[in-house]
Amino acid sequence: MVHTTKQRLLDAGLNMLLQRGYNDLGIQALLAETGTPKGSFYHHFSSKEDFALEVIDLYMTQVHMGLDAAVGDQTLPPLGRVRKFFEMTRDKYRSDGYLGCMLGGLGQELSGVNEVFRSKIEWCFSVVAGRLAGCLEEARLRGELPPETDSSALANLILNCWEGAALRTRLTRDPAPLDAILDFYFSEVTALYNNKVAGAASTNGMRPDHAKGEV
Amino acid sequence: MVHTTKQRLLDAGLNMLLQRGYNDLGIQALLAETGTPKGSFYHHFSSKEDFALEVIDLYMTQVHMGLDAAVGDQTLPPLGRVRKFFEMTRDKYRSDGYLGCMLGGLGQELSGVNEVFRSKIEWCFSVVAGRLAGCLEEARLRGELPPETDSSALANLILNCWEGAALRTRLTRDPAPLDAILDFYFSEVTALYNNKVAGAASTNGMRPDHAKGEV
DNA sequence: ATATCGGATTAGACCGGTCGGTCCAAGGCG
DNA sequence: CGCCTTGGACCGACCGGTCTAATCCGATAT
Repeated sequence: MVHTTKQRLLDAGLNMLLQRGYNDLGIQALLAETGTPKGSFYHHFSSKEDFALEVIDLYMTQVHMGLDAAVGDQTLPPLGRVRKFFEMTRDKYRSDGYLGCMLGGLGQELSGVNEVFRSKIEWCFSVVAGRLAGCLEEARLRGELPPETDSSALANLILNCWEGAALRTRLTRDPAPLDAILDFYFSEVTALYNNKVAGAASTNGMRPDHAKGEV
Repeated sequence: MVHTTKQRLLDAGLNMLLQRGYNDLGIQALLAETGTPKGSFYHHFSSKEDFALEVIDLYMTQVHMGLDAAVGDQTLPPLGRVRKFFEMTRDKYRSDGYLGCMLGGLGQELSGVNEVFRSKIEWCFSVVAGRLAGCLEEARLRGELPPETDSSALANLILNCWEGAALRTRLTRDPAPLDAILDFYFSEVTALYNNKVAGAASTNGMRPDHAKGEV
């Protein structure tokens, strides 16, 4: 088969880049791990950087599969699909030993110095946020989110918070920060929104519209 | 003076570790940047790792100065002090060129592989969260936060979200993700809480207590 | 005021090891 | 046969770290 060796390298890269990051991962270690001679590596990839970029592509196809399964689940209300996506992601983290998100890891490590990785990883995040925003927009139109909600901004907000929780999870090897985020956004805040909607008629204004002054 | 050279190395390390991370920062580059011979470096530090750990200590003293200025500001209500801390941090990020948080960067890069850094950085986060939790607890006792609030959990939640926003800021070189977090937590959510408190008598239960089932 | 002494610091040549990458000959297989 | 792929020796550069001689500089003695 043409791509067994290449696939084997990419699969190993997925795990090794997640654990060790980019600069700490030597080509030799990757070759030893997979039992591949160096000639094969440089036959399939033009450089270490090219390799890592392809690993990111592979990572993203998996993320998209997760999004397909969650965002496309018509049996759930829109907000439920978003929550499902993050729960699936949390379960994936568990199977990796709670090492967090590879995009977050590589983004932190490389984006201060390497423009190619910086823009690619930022693009990945914006794509994911875009798909989540679609779900949120559907929720908004159904009246399950305040009508003035900026779906795209909210999707990015949640995704960013998730990445922060993923970092903390990597530091503690514990899923608690992930669950805290899920609980907060999809239980507490949602309840507060519902509360607001329910009591809307009995209060003065409508929108929180960035209540100024007091914190 | 005894510590001019050492201080110069640590100061440069603060910037260079933030930008390049740990593994991409060579000793030689640090020495060239500061005009220091190698003998001096290894006179003051036992290894590169020791050096980086001392840089983290330096970073933390700066963070504590920020906390002192914000958390200790008695002219502000407790929640205002927390917000002030993050605003000050955001301003510091700006002066660094929006490269995010060094602890987040090193944490992501190293915690998959190096136990010393992993535990040290996690400890740093827990310390910061602890000081913020003190402020939140004061707010709770004053009735500015729901009485059932877990101050420590909330402090960690906000801090984690902040770190996620800092990553995104590093990726985009833009402060917008930071401002989004501040707006959300200290304007929107606060408004929702106030809304709830105001309308509490007119609704059924009290606590959102993790409303199950629906998202 | 000056000489001298001794630990702290500087200076940089040097080390073995590993890095990412090159090259080409030897398989494997249609 | 011809071509994609493997195998691995080999390369210069650079890595973190060691070592020793030179130098600085305040304390002390005279």
